[in-house]
Amino acid sequence: MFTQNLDKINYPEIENKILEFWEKNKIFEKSVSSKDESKPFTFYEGPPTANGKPGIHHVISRTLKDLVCRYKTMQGYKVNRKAGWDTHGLPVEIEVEKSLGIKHKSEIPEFGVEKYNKACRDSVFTYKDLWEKMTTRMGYWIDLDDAYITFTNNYIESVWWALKTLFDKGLIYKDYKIVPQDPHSETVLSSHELALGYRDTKDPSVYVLFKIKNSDEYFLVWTTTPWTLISNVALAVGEDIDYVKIKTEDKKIILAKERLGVLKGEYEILEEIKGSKLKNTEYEQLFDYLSVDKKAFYVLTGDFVSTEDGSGIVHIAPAFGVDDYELSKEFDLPMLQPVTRAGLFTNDIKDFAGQFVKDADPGIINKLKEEGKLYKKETITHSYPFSWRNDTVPIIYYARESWFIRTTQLAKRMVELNKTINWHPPEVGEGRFGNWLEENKDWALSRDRFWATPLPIWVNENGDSFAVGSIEELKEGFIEENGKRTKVSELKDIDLHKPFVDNILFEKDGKIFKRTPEVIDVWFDSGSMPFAQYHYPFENKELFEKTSFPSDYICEGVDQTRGWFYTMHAISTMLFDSVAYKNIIVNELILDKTGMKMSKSKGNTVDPFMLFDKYGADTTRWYLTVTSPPWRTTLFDEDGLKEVQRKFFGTLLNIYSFFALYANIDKFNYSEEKITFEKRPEIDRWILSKLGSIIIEYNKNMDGYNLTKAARLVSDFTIDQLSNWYIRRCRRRFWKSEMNENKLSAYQTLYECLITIIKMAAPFIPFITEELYLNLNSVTKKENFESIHLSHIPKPEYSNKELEDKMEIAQQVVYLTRAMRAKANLKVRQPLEKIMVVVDKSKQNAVKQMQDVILDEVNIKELVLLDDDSGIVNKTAKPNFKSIGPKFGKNVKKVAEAIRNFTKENIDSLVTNHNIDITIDGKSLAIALEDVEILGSEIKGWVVESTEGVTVAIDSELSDELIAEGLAREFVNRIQNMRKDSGFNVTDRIKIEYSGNKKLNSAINMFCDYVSNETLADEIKNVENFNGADKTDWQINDINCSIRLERVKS
RNA sequence: GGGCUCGUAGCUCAGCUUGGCUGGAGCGUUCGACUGAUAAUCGAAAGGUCAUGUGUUCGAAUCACAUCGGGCCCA
Repeated sequence: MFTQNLDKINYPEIENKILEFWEKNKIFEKSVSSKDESKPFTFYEGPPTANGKPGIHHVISRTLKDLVCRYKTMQGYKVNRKAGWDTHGLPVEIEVEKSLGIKHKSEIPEFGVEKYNKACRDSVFTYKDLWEKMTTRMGYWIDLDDAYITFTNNYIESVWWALKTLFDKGLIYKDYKIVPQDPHSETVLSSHELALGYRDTKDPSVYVLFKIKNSDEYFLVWTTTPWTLISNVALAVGEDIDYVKIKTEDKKIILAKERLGVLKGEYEILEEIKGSKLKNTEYEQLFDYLSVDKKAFYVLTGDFVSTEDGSGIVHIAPAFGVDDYELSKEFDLPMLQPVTRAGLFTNDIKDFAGQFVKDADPGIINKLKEEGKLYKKETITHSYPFSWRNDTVPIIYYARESWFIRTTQLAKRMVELNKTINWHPPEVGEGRFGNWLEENKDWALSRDRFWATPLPIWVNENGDSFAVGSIEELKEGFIEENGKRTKVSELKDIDLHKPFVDNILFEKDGKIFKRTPEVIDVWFDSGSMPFAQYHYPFENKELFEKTSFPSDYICEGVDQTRGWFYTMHAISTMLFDSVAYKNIIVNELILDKTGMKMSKSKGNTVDPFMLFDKYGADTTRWYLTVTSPPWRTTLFDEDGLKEVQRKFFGTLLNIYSFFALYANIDKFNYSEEKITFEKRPEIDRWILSKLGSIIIEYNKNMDGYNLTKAARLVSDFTIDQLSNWYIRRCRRRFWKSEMNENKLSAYQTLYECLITIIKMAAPFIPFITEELYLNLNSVTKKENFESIHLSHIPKPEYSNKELEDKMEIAQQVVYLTRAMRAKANLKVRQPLEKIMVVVDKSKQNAVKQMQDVILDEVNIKELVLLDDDSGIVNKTAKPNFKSIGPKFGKNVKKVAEAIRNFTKENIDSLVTNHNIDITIDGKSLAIALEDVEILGSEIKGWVVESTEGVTVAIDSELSDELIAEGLAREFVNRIQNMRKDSGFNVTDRIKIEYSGNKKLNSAINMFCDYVSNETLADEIKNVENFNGADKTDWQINDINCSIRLERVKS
């Protein structure tokens, strides 16, 4: 027996049952182990940080990851899926600092780095349980037991190997860099953290006069950071920018011509000067707190100078600006850095010593004013970064020494390789990612923090250095305690973290090497996962080289573009000269219903667990993939979940229930031979052919990662074709008559459709499809698979395009007829005599052959196919713009008008002669047959309805017999309602007693056989009264009637 | 400030690659119908300056440019 009443399903309940089933029978494990090694599909899991809670945006990327892997599995690929956890880095440290009450970085060494890092390690998996719960509950199949974890020695060792390889290739170097840093914690901020802190703020906007040496002229210079003026060493102008020398009441000033608007008061232009001419002009140092040891205080040119704001002359302070620093390297400028890491002026700056630089701004401005160097002072509101941990602390750009990877050296190759990656959508790969690669900057690798992979570089006092690439090499080092050396190889516990590795020394050629204290950017960890997850090259050499690199598929949010997508690409290019991934889906954000970003502070986040409990994981998964392509932002709306659930899931389950109901009655279990397709009725062949076409389209879309289209395809087919056409058309076959080949064919066909649909849907909605599959297959035992996810996506078995086209035409005719009925107020239960159809020649055969389907569907006796040559069809001509456009150019409108006005004679002549001449503006133009579309769109004397070359008219004349038949149908309808209401079984036979007027009585008599057949009535009796027995009163059209049913004991 | 992207019915989205006549679906609304799948289903109607402007073209939702607005990324 097929399980029934599934339509009253409780989705979450079923899902939990299926989860148990998978768990108990190790279905996931089998879905991998049962597949052949020689057909791998490689997938990489981007590691999440487990010390943040999972949210709805994680559900979407995990759905996309899962469904592609499931699809490939169902195509016979072996899809290894190793989970992973990102466990290092600042986010972890910050959480720990909070819980330990640490306010400043400087407190950490006092607290003890070892203790601190232990706390980090312990906190990493704060939400691991929640993550695993979500992963499992949503049906994301990934191997959580064998996850890679970035803080393990194995993982770090692989990362060290990579770093050493790069170091030995000369790709790692140490240099100064201007970095944004939080002066409070003295921490360098990652770009991500920096982005968090931007907000509008008011800053001074000052115009300062720099006096040219041995002259009475001044440069006008603009800045919003007056405190950096103390460290000024040069000025920059644009090579091709036009400058002017102007005269105000008391001074001669030089500034960009386009920036004259910033001047106050009257002025007179004395001279125009190209930027290049100003080059090398020397000026007097603005403040004399500091002295320089190199050539300084002169004008340079820089391509970053613009005339969009300020004066077109930029002041250069190499320690505090990226452009400034670059320029200082180019021109060998001195660097003045009278500021501590905490952002305080050093003692050299006697007026402001110990003052926070931003707080010193007013004092500096005042001093400028006193010395007559201030031209004007305004306040500007602009966007400036603040510490995201404390939004009153402004970020200071500051020169610090860091380690870099020379990615610029490989930039070209990265761009080349990127072109071979299949990006979905392509614009992220070309645009956002491509541009990023084009503008590649060397990767700032080091961080002055604690909980991360230590940079494995050892340096001696001369600055010589080498990299350590394995634990084996590390064992050559030693630690020194109380003057006693112990080789690392003799130590029991090796931990590749601070502070352990910091204590390890090496001696080479009599020189002692000490580890450089920095750790590395966590992004290098995650970017190393292709090899580090397998502890390559120390283990799994073959696995990695043969089957696990590069990956066929990855999928993450768009925020990973410059994160994981980049680091993985860069590392793979540098180490292996290869891409790391061949196909990638980039999913966009999920916004709330109103298009706002979801955030805790706004309280508009959606808890995935709530959705799973309320609607089920399938519904959530389906909703997220079907509503919009994943690379479009999705506006999340809970009502949308209800809709897809009702629409697609409801229909699917209804189809199943319908099937189960009758299959059980007929004891259908598909044990008999499969009926060959040629022997099946036309409608069966039609739906099977349609199904085959859908499979082909589905595969095409899935293989091209157009997942949304594939899902919509399955859904549309299920609802429109299978449910609303095939089943509705075939309902009778399932309950009428005893078992015969026709009925069997219906069962087989429906079964085949059902099983195929759920297989196509299985990657998307793994639970409900599993439930249906198990229910179906446990009865028929057609397949030996324990689970739908171990089965295969079927191949198309039958194709008949002609039949598909014919049915489409029939459907068109039916839809038109129904529309006409609605207009004429003639319900479908009222039979009609005649329908007239006009179609063009190519479709006539189709209509003829589909006549029975059409007539049955619209409840009409006769279909008359009108030839459009017949006298009563009017022909109209429509211009074919595609053809006449290029041909007639400007005259097209007039030509079109002429064509529309063609008479029947014109058209006939055109058809016979294949062309016709018309006259436009006195000129004769030849119209060819292909310029015109000829339609039969009117039937003389009838109201018609038409679309795309199909025109339909109905004969609304009602004879007495038609009315009687209509009444009989109405009567049957009431009986069926009563059967249902009384809870009779669909197979129960009944006795009918009714009362009504003469008209009804005679109608029922006339259609007695029909009525008893339809309602399974053994007896139909007209009675005067019911003698108090239960009866139901009805109104049929205008006739009052009462009916009583009685079940006949068999 | 720069890059990418989106803007089509009250709502969620197709259509845009490859320009062609009257721009489509679903939901919602209103009206009607169906009924041996029934808390399901079907049909019709109303509802659109295709964000705005300019251009290219015989012809633009579609191509180009600009503007406005939303989003993301970066500064």
